[in-house]
Amino acid sequence: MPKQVDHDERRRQIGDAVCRVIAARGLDAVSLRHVAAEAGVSMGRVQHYFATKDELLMFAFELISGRVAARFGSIVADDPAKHLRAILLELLPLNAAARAEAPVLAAFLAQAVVEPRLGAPLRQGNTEMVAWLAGMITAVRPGGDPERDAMALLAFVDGLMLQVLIGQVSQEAAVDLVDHQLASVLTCG
Amino acid sequence: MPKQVDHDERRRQIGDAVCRVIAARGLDAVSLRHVAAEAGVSMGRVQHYFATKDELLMFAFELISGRVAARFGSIVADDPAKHLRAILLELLPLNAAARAEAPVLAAFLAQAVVEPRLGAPLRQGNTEMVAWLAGMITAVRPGGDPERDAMALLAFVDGLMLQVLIGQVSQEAAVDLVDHQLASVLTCG
DNA sequence: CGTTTTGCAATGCGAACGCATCGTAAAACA
DNA sequence: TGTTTTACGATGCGTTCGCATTGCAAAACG
Repeated sequence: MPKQVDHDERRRQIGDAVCRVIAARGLDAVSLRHVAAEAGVSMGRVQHYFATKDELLMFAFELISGRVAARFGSIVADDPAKHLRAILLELLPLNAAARAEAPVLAAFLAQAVVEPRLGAPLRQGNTEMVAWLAGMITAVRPGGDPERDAMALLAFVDGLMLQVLIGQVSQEAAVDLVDHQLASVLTCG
Repeated sequence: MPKQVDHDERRRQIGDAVCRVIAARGLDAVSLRHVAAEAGVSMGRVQHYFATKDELLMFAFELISGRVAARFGSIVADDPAKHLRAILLELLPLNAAARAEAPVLAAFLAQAVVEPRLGAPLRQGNTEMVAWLAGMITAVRPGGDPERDAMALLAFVDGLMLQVLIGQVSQEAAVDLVDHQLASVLTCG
């Protein structure tokens, strides 16, 4: 056998290349050859670690989903209101990590409209997110309809992410909008 | 010469087929052959009316953009508040026309993230929309920062459109969310 | 030390792609 | 009526695609 190799690490490297291709040129620019070139490896290697292109794309999807979840999990704040704000801001492309992930998320989100197989995991992630946000809203402002407010906030930041990505809204304006929206929800939602 | 033919009508028919393909299977499923098959015409015909695939896609983009704008323009209401609500609801896939157009809009929106040429017209449409909404917000509730509220509303309905499209939010829940968001903006925004 | 198994690189294949070219039926026009 | 021009249908070309196959160097294992 050849040198024992870290299988998961190799898959992650290739999955990273997929995400870079998606972020730069969109989902339909993903081909085995482009990904191999982006990763700086041979096409045979890509095929060795992923049986089909579909498996490759699904792995990339789970990869960035996991990363986004990890970024959320690593957010800490001393009070629930700041925590809530930090999470909402983390969904926007305001730092290097989020700016790299947001275009990929946007591409998969749009693909989910016509590919039901992406819908299920996306919906589950959103549902968890809503429950999570609703809990924090309740902590800040008990009563009302926290779940509805959470859904509204999620839709709002999702849309805002796209607006920022297409250059419609600047990063500073986005932060301002989030703060205002948050204040509106928490004070009179 | 053969029977004089309505050039624009033919282009519109083919553009319609493009939109149907996008709505059903996404932007990357658009090929000259698929579009020709969907339109029920020969591939030569498609090529006769569109020099390149790119021109075909751009035409389809302007076609649905124009239709969305036309739908907005045809909305009438007796008071500004209802008008505002009607416009926001018109952006969501709640009726047959909007349900057909929304997936296409979502696809182009995501493509705009990686294709700057789509960004410009999209941004202009959004900017007009924001000005329009801001005017109506002022009519309902003078003062405040109507432009900021308009941008927030637009981001909100854009995100909500996607959530409805991927089945995360039902149509009834979407209407409820819009009403609540609107009330929140107009009473304490 | 030889066998075996793993990790790949290279190559080939059929299908689908965008686009160019060519041929032609037919109607408007002289 | 003859000519010309328009609207195509048909076909072919070169490229790229996903995927299958083949071959082989190298290291773990007996």
